[in-house]
Amino acid sequence: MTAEAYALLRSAILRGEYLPGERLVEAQLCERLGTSRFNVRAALQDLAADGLVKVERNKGAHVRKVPLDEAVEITEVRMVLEGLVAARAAARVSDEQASELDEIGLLMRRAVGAGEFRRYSDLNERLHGLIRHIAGHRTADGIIETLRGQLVRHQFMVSLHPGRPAVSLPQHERIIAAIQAHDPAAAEVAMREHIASVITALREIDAL
Amino acid sequence: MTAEAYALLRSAILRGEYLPGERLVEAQLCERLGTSRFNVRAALQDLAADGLVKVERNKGAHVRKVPLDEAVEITEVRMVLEGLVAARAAARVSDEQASELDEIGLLMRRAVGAGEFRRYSDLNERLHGLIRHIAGHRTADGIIETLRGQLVRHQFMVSLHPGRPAVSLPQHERIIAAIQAHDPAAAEVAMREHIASVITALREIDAL
DNA sequence: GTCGGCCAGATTGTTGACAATCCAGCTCGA
DNA sequence: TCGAGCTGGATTGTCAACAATCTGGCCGAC
Repeated sequence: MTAEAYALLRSAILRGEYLPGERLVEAQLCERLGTSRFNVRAALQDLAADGLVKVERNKGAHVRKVPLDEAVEITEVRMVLEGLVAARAAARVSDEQASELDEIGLLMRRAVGAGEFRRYSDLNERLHGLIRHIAGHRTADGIIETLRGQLVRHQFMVSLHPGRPAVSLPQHERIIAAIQAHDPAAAEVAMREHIASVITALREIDAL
Repeated sequence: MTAEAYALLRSAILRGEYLPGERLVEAQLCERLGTSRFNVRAALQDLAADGLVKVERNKGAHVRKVPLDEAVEITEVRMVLEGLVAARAAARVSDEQASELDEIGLLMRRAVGAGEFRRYSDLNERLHGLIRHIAGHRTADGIIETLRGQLVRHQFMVSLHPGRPAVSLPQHERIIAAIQAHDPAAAEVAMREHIASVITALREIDAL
């Protein structure tokens, strides 16, 4: 029951039904989630550990607001972690996985060509997920997943940034090529360059 | 009160009063910590988020056991994160901080020369802490701190490994030099090499 | 003898009530 | 008018009792 409350509340926050800074009142959540305060509190505790909400003693919980500075920090951490993961994926990739990467690359080029940005964004997520799966680095994977949760809003803005695919598509292609070539160093560099450009995009979007 | 219980229990685990795998029974902890089950449970929840304790539903909590594979993964993550932090420290270090680094380097050489390994180990911690302070990267810092907690036992073994100072002292000197030279790339490389050698040491110790 | 099922004690999960705290709006005096 | 202090309602913090679940040992059938 408490895991259920956690999952419900988490997805509600991630899909934006509660805005950053919004207060999360336990009694209201009890009704919303159809459960007791005990479970609600446990869920809030867990979400605080994920960095999605902040609880202040005697003052309750609210959705955590991630300022630009911190979004950049988080993405810097993601940059080095995904670099590590990409390098390890290059060292471990199987032939079957290599062709799966090829397929995603192909679909990405098609999606960008057809202007299907939503589809491209999904493929982006799928590519990064597959690379993490190939790497099989559970520690890095868990941290990356946690950090991604904290950035849903910002990520969303980046993926809708006009001209973004033109920058990121060739980067994705380089990452795929390096992994297929079993070249860890090249894969790490390509991944880091890719995510470094996300940081640039974050800053540009915020300046608007 | 709950924060107090958390702090007490955390330090008890870190100083090895509870061994990996040992069961943590709520009622016993209530006596040990002089508080109610409510607070004990909250503390266990928080420690689980830190990765120090694992709680299984209806089966209670025990001190988490970190196998070698995972210790290596954790140290790999630390390698790239501390690399990031070292690079940033090189970009931001002030003159005053640079001379503080110098002082630590000097004390380290003295400690190794005098065979004071415990003192060297403390200085090691102080050096890494100062570099993180100079970098001012709160996101990376928090993650590194969490990971360090999970490895206390392994770290301890590494620092007592004979011949370890002979390997790590010159590495520390290179890190200090690169930061003082305001050379982020060199600082990152030096830090990564240093922590890569910790991974080697971890594996050697486990093979005994 | 041993294997499966079952029982009792131990342990954790959950609840509802109560205590402590915070906060917004009000009162009142200067 | 303005600010200090107060008060009542809303919200969170804590507890102790009860329910659910697990664990290890016992018993009987084979």
